[in-house]
Amino acid sequence: MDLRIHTRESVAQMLRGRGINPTHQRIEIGLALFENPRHSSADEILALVNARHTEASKATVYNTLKLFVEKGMVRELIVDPNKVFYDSNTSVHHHFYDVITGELTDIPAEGVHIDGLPSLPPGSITEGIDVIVRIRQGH
Amino acid sequence: MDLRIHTRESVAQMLRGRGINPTHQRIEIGLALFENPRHSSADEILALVNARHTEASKATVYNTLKLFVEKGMVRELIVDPNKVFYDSNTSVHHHFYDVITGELTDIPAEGVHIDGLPSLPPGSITEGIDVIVRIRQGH
DNA sequence: ATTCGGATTAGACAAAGTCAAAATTATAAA
DNA sequence: TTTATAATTTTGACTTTGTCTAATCCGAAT
Ligand SMILES: [Mn+2]
Ligand SMILES: [Mn+2]
Ligand SMILES: [Zn+2]
Ligand SMILES: [Zn+2]
Repeated sequence: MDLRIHTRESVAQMLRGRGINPTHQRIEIGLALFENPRHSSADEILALVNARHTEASKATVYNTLKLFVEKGMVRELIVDPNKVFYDSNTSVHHHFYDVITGELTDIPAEGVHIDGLPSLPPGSITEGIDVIVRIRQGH
Repeated sequence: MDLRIHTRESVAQMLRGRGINPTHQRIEIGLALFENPRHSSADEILALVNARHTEASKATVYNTLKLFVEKGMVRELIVDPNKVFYDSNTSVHHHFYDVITGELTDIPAEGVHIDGLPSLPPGSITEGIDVIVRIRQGH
């Protein structure tokens, strides 16, 4: 079901579909996020986007990532104290997090059940549930 | 079971029990963490410790919190992109996180069951499992 | 008193991210 | 086409959180 998004035109359509004006910079940033999906930091995206020619400034990368998060195109992962990771996989899923290397690995949500959570504080609604399995190598 | 730690002497004993030399600064920082437990940032601890008289420098607060984490006296919570929170409750438990206010609320681990997690990547061991229920106020 | 290791400190520094104002680009009117 | 207007991007200064190093301080133990 997960059609590849790896051309500038498919990214542009995705943007239009979310009501985002598909500018050159936004398309390049979207492409960096979706052409080979992974968990990348803003700085990595910045470097990736500007690898060949300079395409977008730091401010634009940060602004655009924030916009993409707002519009539900990517998901923020708060797991490393030093930087935010952006997950181009927006389907519900969880993560292994190697606390030494910083590597993130997806855990599909299918099959994962969480039981016995208490009811929410009154008046509040759930934004989402993050499960992070912190792992490390060795004994 | 949860004996209050709220005197300088009880903090000193806790430090000795963990093989930490109980210096004046460490005792003050420990007291700030344990006398009324909550989820506080390094900056809040720094302010709290130096509220009456100046007791410890920024470097010492950061060094000491890191030491306390190493020795298992407090737990780091990575949940806010801007700062680390230190949890003086080291028993296994989870958290509600209000994404608007930044407020953290404990979820006792009793009764919470997590099912169907895949097996770990080969060669790795679990450091811990964090469940963060992101909430917000209103519809 | 001197020594020595551990602990603390000041302050410079680094990394991640934000912000405001200027400059650029796109869109629409005239 | 010119002109006006709105949207977007850029620059570079700035903030926040945290780290690092070298100097100092402290507390035993000689
Ligand atoms: Mn940081
Ligand atoms: Mn930050
Ligand atoms: Zn993921
Ligand atoms: Zn807690």
